[in-house]
Amino acid sequence: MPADAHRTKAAPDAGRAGPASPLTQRQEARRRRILEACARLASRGGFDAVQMREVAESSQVALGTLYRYFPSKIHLLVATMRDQLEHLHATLRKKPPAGETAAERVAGTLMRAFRALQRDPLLADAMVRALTFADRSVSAEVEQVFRRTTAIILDATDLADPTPEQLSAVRVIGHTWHSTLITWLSGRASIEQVGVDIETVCRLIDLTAPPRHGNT
Amino acid sequence: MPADAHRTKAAPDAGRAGPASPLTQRQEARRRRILEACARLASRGGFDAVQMREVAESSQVALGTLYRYFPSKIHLLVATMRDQLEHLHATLRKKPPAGETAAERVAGTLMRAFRALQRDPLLADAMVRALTFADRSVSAEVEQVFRRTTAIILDATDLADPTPEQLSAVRVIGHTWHSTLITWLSGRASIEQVGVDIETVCRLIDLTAPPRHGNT
DNA sequence: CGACGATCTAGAACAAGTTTCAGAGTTGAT
DNA sequence: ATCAACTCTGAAACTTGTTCTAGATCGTCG
Repeated sequence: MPADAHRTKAAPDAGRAGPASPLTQRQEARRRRILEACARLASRGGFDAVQMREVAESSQVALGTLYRYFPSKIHLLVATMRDQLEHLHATLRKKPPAGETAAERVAGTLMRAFRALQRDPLLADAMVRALTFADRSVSAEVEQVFRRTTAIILDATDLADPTPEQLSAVRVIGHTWHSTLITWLSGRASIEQVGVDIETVCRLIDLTAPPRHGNT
Repeated sequence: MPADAHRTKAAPDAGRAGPASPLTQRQEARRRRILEACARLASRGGFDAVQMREVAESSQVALGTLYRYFPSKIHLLVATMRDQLEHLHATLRKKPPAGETAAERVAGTLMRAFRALQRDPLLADAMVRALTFADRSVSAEVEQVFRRTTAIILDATDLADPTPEQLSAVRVIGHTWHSTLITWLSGRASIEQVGVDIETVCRLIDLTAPPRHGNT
């Protein structure tokens, strides 16, 4: 066989918005069908119910094609999470949270997000499990999810130009959010406890950003 | 077949210290061999290298027996984590951290634990991935790991009688520790950033427990 | 010692994620 | 319209976690 016979072109998945590969309409449609099938299956049985053969059949795509778009089940679920988070972010933007302090606004936002996920616990479970199970080969995609989470929190703080300290606090809040979510999903904590912990961690943001008068 | 023909007796794994099943010496030895084999394999290739057939062979136990002791790979890795955490806790107890404030002591302890895990990143990766991937069927074992983590942090605070608020702060710190650990292990954050975030979250403990004079 | 029930072994079998491949279908450039 | 390159399909194969089975061993009680 010729040495460079199968120099693979950029995979269709490469960061959706990137200028990498334009993706024809049919490809875009396939991608969307796959993501929808994934979310649908996860909504029922959770992580285990997202079986690649099922996803392929359900989205009318061959198994090999599915793997071309998403190189693993984890990639697929993380991409689904990104997708859902984008919806969520858009929704949240429309009705920004009220609250005196940044802490209140952030806690309010996160609890709202939390309730949104509660409506579909199995889907949430599948996505979050995939997210934390992901290894280095998925870090680019995971990174995008975290960036989006951070953006949501940052939006809620309503801070124009966050300091490194504040960014650290935002990261910690994000960590806590994901962690409490997992804990709740595995039935090891009640919603009340999650609420308390979220409020606790959100105080951090006020620690470095006093309500509205002066700063360090 | 007789209705109660195979009423399984308590599995050998049931909470080690429990009075459930005494476990003969040979059984205790098997259990230990398995945990050691698991840690050894994880130390090399990480999560993927812990293959149940390999663990069985390496610990000179039949595959079926391995599954009798640990009903899944996840159970096995979580049990390994519990084991390692117990070692760590014992070590930490011997040299309690110095520091003016509780925050300093907790941050110091966690960073020490962090460095301990750094020495064996692949093992840490395998254990932590298993921990967060665990579903409800493992929650009892996962709970034990979290309790141990909480105990380590609580020890460092040196608080005699923590308030609910302080307990919440401790939980949040634990969440952050696990989360930053994962983030570091997947190469999405530097050690420096982890250090900063740990210090950030540890301030929470001082928020509810002022240095050493009076309280709310 | 001998019997009985539980445990352990060896190995086959099954399930789901992943890979591979030959051939059919699309696309884009000429 | 046609050719070459790329993509998609369908199906089989491979890997590794998990389950199952038949028989050997172990430990205890008589």
